[in-house]
Amino acid sequence: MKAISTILDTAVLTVNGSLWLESNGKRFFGPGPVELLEYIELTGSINQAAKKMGMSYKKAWELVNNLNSITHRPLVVTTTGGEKGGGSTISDEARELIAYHRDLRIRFKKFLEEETLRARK
Amino acid sequence: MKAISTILDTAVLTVNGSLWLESNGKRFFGPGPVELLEYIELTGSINQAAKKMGMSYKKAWELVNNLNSITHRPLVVTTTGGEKGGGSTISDEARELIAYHRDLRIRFKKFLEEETLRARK
DNA sequence: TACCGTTGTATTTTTGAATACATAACGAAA
DNA sequence: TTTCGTTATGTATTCAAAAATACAACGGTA
Repeated sequence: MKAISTILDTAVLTVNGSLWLESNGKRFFGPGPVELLEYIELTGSINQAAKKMGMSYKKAWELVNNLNSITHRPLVVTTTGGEKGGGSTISDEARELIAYHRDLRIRFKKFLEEETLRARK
Repeated sequence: MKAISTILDTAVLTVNGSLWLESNGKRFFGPGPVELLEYIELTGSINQAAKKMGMSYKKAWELVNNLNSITHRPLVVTTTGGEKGGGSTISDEARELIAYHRDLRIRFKKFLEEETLRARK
């Protein structure tokens, strides 16, 4: 394979991409939701997690709701009212998904790095 | 790794993704442009290629212009006026990029299939 | 009962992107 | 010089996604 980088006007050529899980052909679990879950675990609140991500509460809530509607058991458990007004925690299944996604990302990163090398060679 | 598919409410779990080339961190060569180049080669015209793809001429032209602005030598060579009003052909470099992208897609497809198997296991 | 921060939901506003439309320029041929 | 289909470009319109705003409900605590 001839070097692709000779065709381009730059030395910085990169192969990049994105990855997600599909359930019945519908995208449902990419980098965004994962990060949101991690922040919910960290802060104990959808509201605060959304703020940390610079995302509106509405959008965060819709993400959570969508996730919960697809899995057998909820990934995010919410309580409303009470001492601190309520809050949210994530389930063991959510933690499994996060761990799986982290490993998946690592393998994907390796794939991309190999392809970038190949393209520059 | 525990089977992720046990968490979901469906038997059809798929790992999917998309891939592109970046030049100086800016995406510039994904599936869309490749298909457009192929149609331009086939029809000899940006206009007809756009029609085949159900894309407006304007958008197709902008894609072509963007591609040409990044590579050393044009990927698409256009002539205006003349007997048939003009037309476009693609360069050898474009053909190389198309071939490279085809092989890259094959390797990516294999990666996705392996990851899908792993997730379902 | 009044207060608090959060969840849950509806409505409106804004923004950006896609699309459609319109038109000039081109150059060979008749 | 008129005609032709294409390239090249600007502008207007439409549409959808995102963001902003507003507010009810909840349930502990003081």
